[in-house]
Amino acid sequence: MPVSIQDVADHANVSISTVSRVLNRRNIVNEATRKRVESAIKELGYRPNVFARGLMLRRSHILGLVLPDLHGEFYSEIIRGANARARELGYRLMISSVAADDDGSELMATVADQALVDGVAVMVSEVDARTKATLSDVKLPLVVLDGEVKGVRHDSVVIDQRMGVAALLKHLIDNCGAQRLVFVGGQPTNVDTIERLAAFQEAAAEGGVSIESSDVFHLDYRYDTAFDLGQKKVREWARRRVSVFAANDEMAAGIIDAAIDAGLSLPGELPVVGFDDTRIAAMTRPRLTTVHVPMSSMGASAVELLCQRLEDPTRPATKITLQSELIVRESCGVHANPS
Amino acid sequence: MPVSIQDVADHANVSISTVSRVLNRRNIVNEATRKRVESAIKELGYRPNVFARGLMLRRSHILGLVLPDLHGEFYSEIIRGANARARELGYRLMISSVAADDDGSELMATVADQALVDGVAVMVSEVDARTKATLSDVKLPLVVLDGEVKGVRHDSVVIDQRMGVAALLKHLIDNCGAQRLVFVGGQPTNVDTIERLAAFQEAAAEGGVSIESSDVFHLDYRYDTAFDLGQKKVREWARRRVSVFAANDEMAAGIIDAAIDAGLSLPGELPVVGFDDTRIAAMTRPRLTTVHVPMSSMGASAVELLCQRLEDPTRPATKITLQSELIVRESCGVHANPS
DNA sequence: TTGTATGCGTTATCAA
DNA sequence: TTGATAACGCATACAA
Repeated sequence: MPVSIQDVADHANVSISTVSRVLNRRNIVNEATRKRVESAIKELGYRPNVFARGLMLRRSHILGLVLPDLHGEFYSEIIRGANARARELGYRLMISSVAADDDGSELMATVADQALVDGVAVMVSEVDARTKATLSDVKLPLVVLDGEVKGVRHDSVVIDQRMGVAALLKHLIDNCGAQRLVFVGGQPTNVDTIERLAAFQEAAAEGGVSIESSDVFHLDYRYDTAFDLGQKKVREWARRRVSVFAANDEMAAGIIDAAIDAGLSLPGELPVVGFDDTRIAAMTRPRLTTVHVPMSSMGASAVELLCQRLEDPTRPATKITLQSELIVRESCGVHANPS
Repeated sequence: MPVSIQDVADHANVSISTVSRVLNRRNIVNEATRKRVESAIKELGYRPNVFARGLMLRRSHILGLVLPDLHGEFYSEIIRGANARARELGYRLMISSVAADDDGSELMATVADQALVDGVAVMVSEVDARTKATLSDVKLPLVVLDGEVKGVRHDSVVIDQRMGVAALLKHLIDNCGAQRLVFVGGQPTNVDTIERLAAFQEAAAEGGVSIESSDVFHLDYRYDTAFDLGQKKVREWARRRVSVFAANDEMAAGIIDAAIDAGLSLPGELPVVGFDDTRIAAMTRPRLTTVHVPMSSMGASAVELLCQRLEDPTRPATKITLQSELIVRESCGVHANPS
């Protein structure tokens, strides 16, 4: 049933080498025979066997993308961006997600099992010893998304969260007059949380605002838990005139809704800002002031790095830094664009 | 660099066939030699070459998943469900998304190119002649997600939207006293819109409510456009005491926000219900009454169908119907669960 | 129970 | 410009 290169050769009265040449290095074959071969190919509906070809070329033109079990939009946007760029570059994407609370073995299995991909992009949400061990075992071109694993050779694409956080806090402090700040993030081991919290504390200090450790909360990036926290805290926060920095939009939305349910007037009584600039940011009332993170670009850049490394395996490790950007809406209390 | 079956054989002082047997039909090989081979495998870190194996077995254990460029959560949930089930069954997933406004050629390219997958699941958002032509060209096991393409042999997984819509309208009419209804959907060619609109009209008729054609709106499933429409219409709708049925949660959220911005009191002055039960449904105020669609189950079921067909290529075309379920929250005006 | 030999569909090398 | 032939790494029929 499957038509092979031999069938095409027979049909065009040439040898398989000629067919192969038509397929790959079309220039060095006679015009007339090339046409004959081409029409034979079309007539028979021939498609080269991927396995045989992969066996020879040691290239599958497939890239692996391993993501943690992420909150919605982040996940799909990264895939979307990676997918689009991969196709442009002639590659395909194989995707696996691994549970966030993975003990490392799942990551291991996923990555190790990728015997057929030409390279793999991995997004890590927690960098522990096990992750590191797994990743250092990877023999293929490796791109780490949104993080770096010291001691492991890999390219990486990271977000410059510091800039975004700094711009956000500067706006909050300088333009909105924030005096006290609350941080609501993910678990302390989460790489994004670590970075955003560090940037947050640094920027707060720079703005002359000190953060009490009791004003740092570690949740799980979800609306519900943030809503629950909000129900307990918003009145106190409003009384103390704090501004809330949530490490993603969904938690910011949860806090906003809790505040509104509690009868607070927003943003006046409780400024709340988010992070990521997902679609949710435009759906809250007041709309979220947040930091835009170029999610689909992350996916696209990862694919690009992988492809570049495939073309030149010897080049030095490369890091692409993507900028994040302050988006001022209403939830911070001041619409005006910061200068 | 890459270690082959021959290396393992040498290392264990056996022939490659013995190694192969250990790998595949472990039972027919001597206990002692098996152990020797296994330790050689581990020691050398041997992994079978996927291409060579695929060349022999004509199986890649890779499944293709082709999705339209969907609104966020739907997309990621389907992938998540498919991915999880695929792994359980020993398969991997290759994902491509094709633009919703595709002229068919992109779909064609994606599917035709899938020479290396064992089967492919395709979600179609529009069924036109071109799509049909493309799909009927597919030689591999094919599962159509959320639709059926007549004249093409394929398995399918569909959502019983009729039941959900019927339950929703019954609740709206019987329990909430809806007298007039407005439908806000996607484009008239969209398969979901077609089905949801048909079910909507049918259920409305059954409940004794007639729908004027000027009360049927075709948007694009997005928050923004629904918000824009809402800005123009909510006052009129409130005046006429209509209830709004939006074909997804995001549009429902847009209309709700427009209504609230217009100073309406919800759900009292304008009941609005959604569809899908995405996370957004719990984030609106009032919270959305909606119909739950089992998104991740769709992905999982598609994978299952594909695997079953691979095991038994001759079995008759199978359709899995997933139930949708009414979720009553606040936006319809009546909290009570329908009996 | 194990080993030998063949073929899977390509690309690459070399000769014609 | 073309064709014969040897890999590529594996599974398997057949021989031992």
